Amino acid sequence: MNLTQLYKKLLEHYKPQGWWPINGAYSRKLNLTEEEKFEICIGAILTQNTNWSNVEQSLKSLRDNNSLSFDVINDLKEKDLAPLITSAGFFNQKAKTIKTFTNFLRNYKNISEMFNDKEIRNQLLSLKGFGKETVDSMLLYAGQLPYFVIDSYTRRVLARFGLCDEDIEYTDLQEFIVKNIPKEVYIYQEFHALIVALAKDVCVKYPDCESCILNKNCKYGKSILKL
DNA sequence: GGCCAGGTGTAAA
DNA sequence: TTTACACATGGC
Repeated sequence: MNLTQLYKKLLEHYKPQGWWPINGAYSRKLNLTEEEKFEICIGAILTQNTNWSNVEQSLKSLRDNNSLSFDVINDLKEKDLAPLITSAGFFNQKAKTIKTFTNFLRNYKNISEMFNDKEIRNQLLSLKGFGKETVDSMLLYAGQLPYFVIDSYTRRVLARFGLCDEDIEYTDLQEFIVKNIPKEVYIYQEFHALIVALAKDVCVKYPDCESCILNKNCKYGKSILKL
């Protein structure tokens, strides 16, 4: 069982996931508009340590208040932005991070130009509130650039399949994955989403799985994929 | 009521 | 370098 085999099994079983959700719908788009890229970036910040349904509520709140755009958020005060995103949790912190993002965006003509910056990953990582997962999510799903996203699910799932240690460093796991699957944006996007799909599926189907998604003794994931 | 969710920054050992 | 903790809402 190597990474490519796991990817193919997941794709066969769960079908393409079409991340990132745009306007609440899961659909893969090849040509994203500036507005859609912006929404994905905001979603990447909002989803920090929070489940997606809470993020969707905040995105809806922003949309309902006609505030899901660079121009509006750029003019909003942090204290006026926070109430619009409460349901995502950590709203004060995230309001600050979102304002940091729009301030940073002023350095560019638009988001597409920002993603053309060869140093964009390091630039974003230098901003407060922007860790590796948030930045790579923006680069992969909004920028459509080949940066593999590592999250807690990725570590846990790959560890259960014996492909890495549970406590592996972000950079080390990213390097391992990138070395072992084709360097294609589509595959990076799908593989990451499929890993999350497996974790959630197992958790829902087998709630007796010690309440921990793919806990150490979980054999359900492997049985679902007939491995 | 308790646990967890597609993390990050900071401080102290 | 590792560990602990603050940040906070919503679903089950």
